[in-house]
Parts: sequence; structure tokens; C-alpha cells
Amino acid sequence: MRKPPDATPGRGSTRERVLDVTLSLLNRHGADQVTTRSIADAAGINEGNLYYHFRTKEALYLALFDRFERASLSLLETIGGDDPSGYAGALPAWFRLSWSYRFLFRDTLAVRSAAPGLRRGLRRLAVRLMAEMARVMAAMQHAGLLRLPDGEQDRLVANIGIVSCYWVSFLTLHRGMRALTEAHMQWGCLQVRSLYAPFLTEAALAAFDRAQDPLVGRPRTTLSRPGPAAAEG
Amino acid sequence: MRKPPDATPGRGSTRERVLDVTLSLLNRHGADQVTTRSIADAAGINEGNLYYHFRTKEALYLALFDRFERASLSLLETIGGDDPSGYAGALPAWFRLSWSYRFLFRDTLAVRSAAPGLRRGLRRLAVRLMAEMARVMAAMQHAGLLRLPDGEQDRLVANIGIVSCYWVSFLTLHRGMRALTEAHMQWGCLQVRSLYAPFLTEAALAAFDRAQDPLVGRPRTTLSRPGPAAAEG
DNA sequence: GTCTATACCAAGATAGAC
DNA sequence: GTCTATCTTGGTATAGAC
Repeated sequence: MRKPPDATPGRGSTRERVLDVTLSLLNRHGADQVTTRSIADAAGINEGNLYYHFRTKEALYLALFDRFERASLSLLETIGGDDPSGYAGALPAWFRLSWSYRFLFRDTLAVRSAAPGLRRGLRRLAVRLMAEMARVMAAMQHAGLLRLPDGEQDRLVANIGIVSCYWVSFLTLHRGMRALTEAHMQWGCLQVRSLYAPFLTEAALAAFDRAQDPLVGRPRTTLSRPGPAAAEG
Repeated sequence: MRKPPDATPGRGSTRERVLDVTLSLLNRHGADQVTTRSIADAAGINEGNLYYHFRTKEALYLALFDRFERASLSLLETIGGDDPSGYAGALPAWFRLSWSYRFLFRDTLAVRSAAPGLRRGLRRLAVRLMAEMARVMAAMQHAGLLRLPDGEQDRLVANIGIVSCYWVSFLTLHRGMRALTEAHMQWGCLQVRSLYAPFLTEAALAAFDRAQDPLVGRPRTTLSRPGPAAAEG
């Protein structure tokens, strides 16, 4: 596999390719299985060359985390407002993003031990994301889409955070899967939806029902949850 | 620290002590930090001696898992029936148990890679436990304590499984904790309770209200959720 | 920028004396 | 059953030629 000629030749092409390949390996095989050797092999370069671009393995993790942090913050910050249609599709978008960096959620322990310098960042981002989620919940209540019992918001936010972060881990442990598909991600959206569904107002159900994305609206009978048959590798 | 004289001297005392010490180390420091060296040190024996009692590190994990499997199955199998009081305290008991083997939930990836022979067992137990949870939910519906919308049971069971399994992981990532306290476990019980709370019948609320354990019944205003202040190490 | 060759280290595991 | 000493492996990282 030769490197294709690039528009800006020599500027970052190998580096970016290494990052893409590393992300793919981490997601597919788990952070504990991915060695610098395997990364170099998959990128089609030598291990020594890899260390030219990233002086430590930790630097690789830091670069990937940086990517994820930017993407996740810019995504969550766009959610809000009084227009119900603004919330449609937010959950799938978030799941899609966390899906493409799923090693961060699934292999947290290994990541932390391979990149101790990431601990602060991981925690800071987690706190930040939870705060954004809480803000979205508050905005939905303000927009009359959600009605939560007193003191329930914190618990709901925490549960949503847990289920969306650990859905992948749960599937891996429970189903013993090798490969996870897009269908599992949609299933995860439905799991999260069922957390706040009991608190949606009639107005929200009506508004979401008109939205295109069935994952946010009232569940359709035609939309069946992907069952265990699809889950087994 | 000398070994105290035992009622049955020489029969299993070192072996059991090693198991206890290993469990403690795994829970406290994480599966990726615990080496055979650290286990031997903590047990007050030599590494060579450790390998006399457990021929591989994997054997240690297998023995610990066996302990947990027996305990968890015998716990869940006792839950059920039409008497509401039978359910009071079940959730805290389950949390207490999973708490004392929390490395299994928190460090799944490391456990699987250190003990590949455990994968089948872990998965089998997970499936079995979920089935037990589903059975308990069905029993609660039969007893008139719970009323679930059509098709909601599977999602509720999955969400309960996720939150109860990953509560510890969530706290570790989110709060950056060193030490977890009993308070966090109670907080976790409240999180799980809020999952099924919307579906409890009036009869259940009344019955649980009479039960001793506030975690299963209607939330008391006097029982406050432990806040971030208590969470920080 | 990319390669070859190699140093270094930590962790699991074994041999054999006591 | 317990110890000391040692082997082995595999993964991160460096030196230096091209």
C-alpha cells in the first residue's frame, strides 16, 4: 500500500495516517492489545519511524484525546434552545461520536495506565460533558419538553451519562462480541431514550413525533430493537 | 506480621490469605497495577511461594471469580415471591456484594487479558445474572409492585444491569477517586432505584414505605445523597 | 523521514536448596 | 511449604546509518 500523493506533500500525512490507524486499532482490538509494533505495522512504517513522529506512546493517546475533546465539546455546545427540532438527532450524533472513540470509554483503565498524563484531561472532560448534559436537560425543561420530579435531574443526568458511556462495555462483557455494529449504537440510543422517556411531556412527544429521527421521537412499532441474533459476532 | 495459629494448621490458611490479599489489592489499585510481586509482598510471602499455591496468575483470578459466582448466584436466587418485604434490602445486598468484587466490573479488560480462561465464565455469569434480574422484574410485576409499559422490561433490565455494574467505574472516571466509601454504594443504590421508580405501583410505594430500608422504599427527605464533597479522595 | 539494530525494563514463571 | 536465584518474554524506547 503506497502512500497516495497528497495536496500538501510531506506535511503531516504520515502523522495523520498513524493517528487514524491507531484509533482504528484501539477501537477494534482494545487498548491492552495495541503495541507500538502493531501500530507501525498497520501504518506500513517502521517502529523507529513511528517514534520519530510520536516520541512516546503516550503522545499518541494525547493526540487522539485532543481530537475527541474538540469534537465532543463542539457537538454538545450546539444543543439547546426552545425549538424542539433542535434536540432531534442530538442523541444519535453523540452516540456516533462516542462510538468512533469508543476505546476511551471501554478501555479507560488501560488508557490511564498507558497515558497517565491523560487522567486530568479525561476527568476534566467527563465533568464538562456532564455539565453540558445537565444544561441540555434544563433547557428541555425550560422548553416544556421535559418535566422532572424535584431532585430527579441530577440522578437522571448521571444515569444517562453512565448508560451512554458504558453501553459499549456492557455489550462487550455481556455478549462477548468481537465486532460491534452500527445497530448496537442505535440500540444504545433506545436504551438512553428509555431513561428520560417517562418524563417527556405530551408536547414533546407530539413534537418529536413529527421529527424525522425515530430515535428521539415516540417509538414506532416498525422500529424493532436489534435483538441478540444481530449481536453475536 | 506473623501468621496467627489456625484451627486447622497448614490446611489452606496461606492460600486463603493470598486470595483475600489479592482481592483487596485488585479492588484498591486496579487489575493493571497488581503484579505477582505485589501480591506476594502484601501476603508476607515470597514470590516463589506464591507460585507454589497458584501455579499461574490466572489461577488466582479463577479462584476469585469462583467465589464471586457462588455468592452472586445464591444471592439473586433468593429474591422473588409475592411478599413485598422480600424485595426490601435486595438491592443494597447486591450492591454490597458487587462492591467487594468491584475489580471484576471496573477492570474487565485487564481481567480478560490476564485470565483469558475467564472470558466464557464472565460472559456466562453476566447472562445468568441478567436473566435473574429479568425474573425478579417479572415477579415484581406479578406481585403488583411494578407496572411496565409493553416492551419496556428488557430495556429496564439492561439499564439496571449497566448502572449497577458500572457505577464504580463512572465514579472513578468522573471523580478521580482513590478510595470509594460505603456512601458511594448507597448513592449507587439510589441511582438504580430511580431507574424503576417511575414504574412502581402505589401498592409498592406503600409497602416499601413500611420496610426498614429507605433505599428500597419511597425516598425520605432526611436521606440525602452524598455529594461531591464526600466523593473526593 | 525512514530504516536497522539494539538497549532496557518489568512482569510472569521455573529450578532447586532448605 | 517456603525460600533464593534465575530464566524468558514482550513491549517501550534510543542510537545512528541512509
